[in-house]
Amino acid sequence: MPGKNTIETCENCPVKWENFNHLTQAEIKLVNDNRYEATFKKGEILIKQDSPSSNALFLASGMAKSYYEGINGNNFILGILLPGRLIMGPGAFVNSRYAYSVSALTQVQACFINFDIFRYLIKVNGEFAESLLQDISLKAFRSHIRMVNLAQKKMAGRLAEVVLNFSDEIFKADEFDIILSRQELGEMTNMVKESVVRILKEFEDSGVLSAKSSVIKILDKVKLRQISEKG
Amino acid sequence: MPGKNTIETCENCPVKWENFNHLTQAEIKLVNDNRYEATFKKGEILIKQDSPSSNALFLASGMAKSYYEGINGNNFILGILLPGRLIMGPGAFVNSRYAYSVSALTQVQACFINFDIFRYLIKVNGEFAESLLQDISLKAFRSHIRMVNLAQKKMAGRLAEVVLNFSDEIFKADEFDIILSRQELGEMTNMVKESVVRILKEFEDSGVLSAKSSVIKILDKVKLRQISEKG
DNA sequence: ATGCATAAATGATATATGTCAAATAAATTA
DNA sequence: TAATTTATTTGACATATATCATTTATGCAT
Repeated sequence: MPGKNTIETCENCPVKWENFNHLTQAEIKLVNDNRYEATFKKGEILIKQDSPSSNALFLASGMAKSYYEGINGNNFILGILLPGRLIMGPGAFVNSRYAYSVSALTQVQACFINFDIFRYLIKVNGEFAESLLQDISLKAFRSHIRMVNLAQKKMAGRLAEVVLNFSDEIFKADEFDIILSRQELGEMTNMVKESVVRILKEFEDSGVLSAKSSVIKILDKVKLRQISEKG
Repeated sequence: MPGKNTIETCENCPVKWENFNHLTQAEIKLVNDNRYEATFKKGEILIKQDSPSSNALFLASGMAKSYYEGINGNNFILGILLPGRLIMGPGAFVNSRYAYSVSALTQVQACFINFDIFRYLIKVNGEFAESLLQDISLKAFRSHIRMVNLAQKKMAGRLAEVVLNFSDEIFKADEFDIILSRQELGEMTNMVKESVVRILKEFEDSGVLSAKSSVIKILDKVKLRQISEKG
């Protein structure tokens, strides 16, 4: 199944990062000339935490998760990664180590682009620099909200929040295959898998959603939102 | 006590933000011409979450805390703010709202500088843009570590971590006045004030530190570090 | 299809942490 | 200084959540 390159050129890539629109023809050619595609099977690691970081990453197709490998092997899933979005941790500008790992949730086609290209573009193209700052700020903003939610909500609220996020941001649908295992849902919401199961069952019993194995169908979004917001 | 301006010019400000070193004379003059000083008493609010954001902030003297006002009035302290460091939330590049509040922990002298100046400097000065990206990345990196710590450590580990942080990063000493109340220490470590008291007592009983009201003296840093790392 | 590995579900129990009420201590104001 | 407020400490108890053991279901390879 791993295949040949799927993308001819960055310029008219169907999942082009929108910030590349700030680049000149020559600049985007530079990006294109310095990118490397690779294919990964489900479960394979694209980026390993703590290893020397030298590349930013884009998904051409498929889905991945970013996660932090924490205290005694306990993972903490930071987010779900989709095509069209820049994947570049703070390591690029901090300590040249990847701050988190990334692994494929499905078969994935990925483009790697060296940081040096980014650093060069930041210096020569103010519009691009600003758009990158916007991108990074948005990520910081979200992670900040997430931290508070994790800290202040109880289990049901946290899980409701994640389910809503899948519905609103990732699949844009009320019924979807949530790809993550119960274990992984726990790693996103900071609870053990048994608790995920129990709360999902509570949601089913109260008619908020149905969850047949990995297929989630939201039945009462208003209520789900209430649960998420009340904590 | 509120007084006159303490700072004549940014250029030789004793607590100048190091990234301003990337600016030209003309650019730093621009910053200087567009800054506004103000004095705040202990407890006063410098920045209010959700209000329209238009300024970055530096402390000329004193200490402040940044905090998120969360679910039913529950505060979550994000960090301790010191002179010489840029205080600019993601709101600047996201939604033009302050993402968090800032209030004075001591008497504080502050400089406000409009975002527009920053945005202009990013566009015209690539070195400055890159240094700002570094600054923001470092903050993201820290907040990211903090999130995982909060999620994966038990109370003792979380409190140990905060005490170490005060010792290593803020006061650079083993004995210091931790300025925060037990309530606030709880807001930093995500526990109730009663738990802070109990764990501090545990630390005292086991000879790790002494805590006479707000004066903390670390007696066994190795052990404290172990507690922090083991979780 | 059959068996094997992995994931999900369930129940009983243990533990961490929060809640509430009251007592003491410290800080502030009169 | 006394009076009053505010912060800290303590103990008894309630609750949320984790842990562990076991069963059931699901997916995958032969």
